[in-house]
Amino acid sequence: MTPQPATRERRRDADRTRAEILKVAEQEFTKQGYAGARVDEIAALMRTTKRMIYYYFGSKEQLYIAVLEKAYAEVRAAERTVDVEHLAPVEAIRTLAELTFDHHDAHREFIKLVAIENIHQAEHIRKSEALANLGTPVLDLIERILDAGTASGDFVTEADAIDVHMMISAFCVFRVANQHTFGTLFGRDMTAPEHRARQRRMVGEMIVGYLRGEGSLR
Amino acid sequence: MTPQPATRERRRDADRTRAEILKVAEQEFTKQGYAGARVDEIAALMRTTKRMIYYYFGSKEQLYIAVLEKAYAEVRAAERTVDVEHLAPVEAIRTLAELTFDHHDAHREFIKLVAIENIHQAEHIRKSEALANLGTPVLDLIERILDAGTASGDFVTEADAIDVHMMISAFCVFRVANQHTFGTLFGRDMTAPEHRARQRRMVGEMIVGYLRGEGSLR
DNA sequence: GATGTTACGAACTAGGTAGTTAATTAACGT
DNA sequence: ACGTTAATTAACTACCTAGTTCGTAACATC
Repeated sequence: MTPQPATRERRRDADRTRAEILKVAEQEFTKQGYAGARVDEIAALMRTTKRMIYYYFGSKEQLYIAVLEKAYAEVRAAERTVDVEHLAPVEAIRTLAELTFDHHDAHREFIKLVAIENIHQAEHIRKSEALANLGTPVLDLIERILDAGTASGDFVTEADAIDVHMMISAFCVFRVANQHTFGTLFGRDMTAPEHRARQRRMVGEMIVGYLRGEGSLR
Repeated sequence: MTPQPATRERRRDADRTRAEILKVAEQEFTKQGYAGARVDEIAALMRTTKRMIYYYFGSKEQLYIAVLEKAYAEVRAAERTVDVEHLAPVEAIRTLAELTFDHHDAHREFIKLVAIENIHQAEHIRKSEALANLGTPVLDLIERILDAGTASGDFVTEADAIDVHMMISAFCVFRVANQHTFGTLFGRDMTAPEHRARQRRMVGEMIVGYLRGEGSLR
C-alpha cells in the first residue's frame, strides 16, 4: 500500500541502535570507570539487549574504544572551528585560552573519559589507530601565535608550544576533573556557575601574564 | 634463654602485615582503579593471604579508604614542613608553587589515587571522617602571602586564595595525572626528567606573572 | 510472496570475585 | 608449663559478569 514515510519509526534501525549503545555506554563508563562499568547495566538502560552490544561492537573493550573515538572526534570538530588568526598575539592567545576553557566546560564527559584512560595508562587510545596519530593542529596555531608575539615584542618569555598548551589545558581540565575531591576538601565546587566567568578570565590572564614575562626572575 | 632482640624477624607481626597490605593495596589500586583492583591479586602479591585483608580491613572498600587516608596523611605531613613566611611576597608565592611542584612530582601515586577518587565522585573520601574535614592550612598561608603582596604593591591582581591554590595545583597535577594521554597525543612525556626543571620554573613564573597583573585587560 | 540478509531477543555458560568458615599455630602473661 | 588470645591459613560459597548459543522476526529485492 502506502510506502512508509522516511520519518516512520522503524522497528529495526541499525544506526539508531548503534548510536544509542554508544550514548548509554559513554554515560556508564564515565560514571563507573572502565572496570566498574557493567555491560549488563548498559543493556538494561536501553531499549535493546546486551546481545546487540556484542553484535555491533564485539567486546566491552571495543565498545569502550568506540566511545573514546567518538568523544575525541567531537573535540577535534570543535577545535577546527577556532579562528584566532586575525587577532594580535596577546588577544589571540587569550582567546585561545578562553575557547579551551569554554570547550572543556561544555564537554565534561570527555574530560572524565580522559581521566579514566590515564588511569589505564592510555592503553586503549594506543590500541586505536584512529586516535594514535592524532596530531593536533592546535600546536601549530600556538606556534604561530608565539612567533608573532615574540616578533612584535609583546611576549618576552621564551615558550614552547607544547608547554603553553599544557598550561592552558591543565587549568581547564583540573577544575572539572578534580571537582569532587577539591570540592570536598576546600568546600568549593569549582565548576559551579558563580565561579565560571571569573575562572574564565583567570586562564587568559594567567597565560598572558606568563608570556609577557613579568613572572621571570629579576 | 636469650631474649629475642627487638630486630628479630617475628613470624607473627600485626603491624608489619597491616603495613604490607596497605603498601601492596596502594600499588594495585593506583594501577587498576578501584573496581579494577582485585583483592585476590593484592593477596597474591604478598607473603600473607586474602583472609588477612578481611581480618584487618573488613572489606575491599574499607581497605581502599585506608589507603586514601594513609596517602593524605603523608601529604599533610609534607605540607607542614613548608616554611615560606620569612620571604617577600613574590618569592614566597613562587617558592610555594615550586614546593607544590616538587611535592606532586614526588608523590605520583597519590595523584593517581585522587584521580580515581574523582571518577567515583569522591564518595569514599566523604565516607572517611578522617578526610572529610581536612581543612588545609595551605589556604591560610596563601591568604597571608596575598595580603602581604597586595599591601606592598607587588601584586596587582585581586586574587582569591582558593583560586590561586587551584591554579598551582592544576599545573602540578595535570602533568602527572594526564601524562599518558598527553604523551600519546603530543609525543612528549611531560614527566620525563629533561622537562622537569623547565616546568618547575614555569609554574613559578606563571603564578607570579598572574599576580603581578600583567595579564589583565588593558 | 518467496528468498536471502540484517537486526534482534531470551536463555545460557564458564570463569571470575568479594567475602566466609572453621581449624591451626605462634606469642605471651602467669 | 599451660591456658588464653591474637594472628594466620586453606578451602569454600554464593553471586556476578563478560561473552555465547540458537532461534526468530523484520526488511529488501526480485
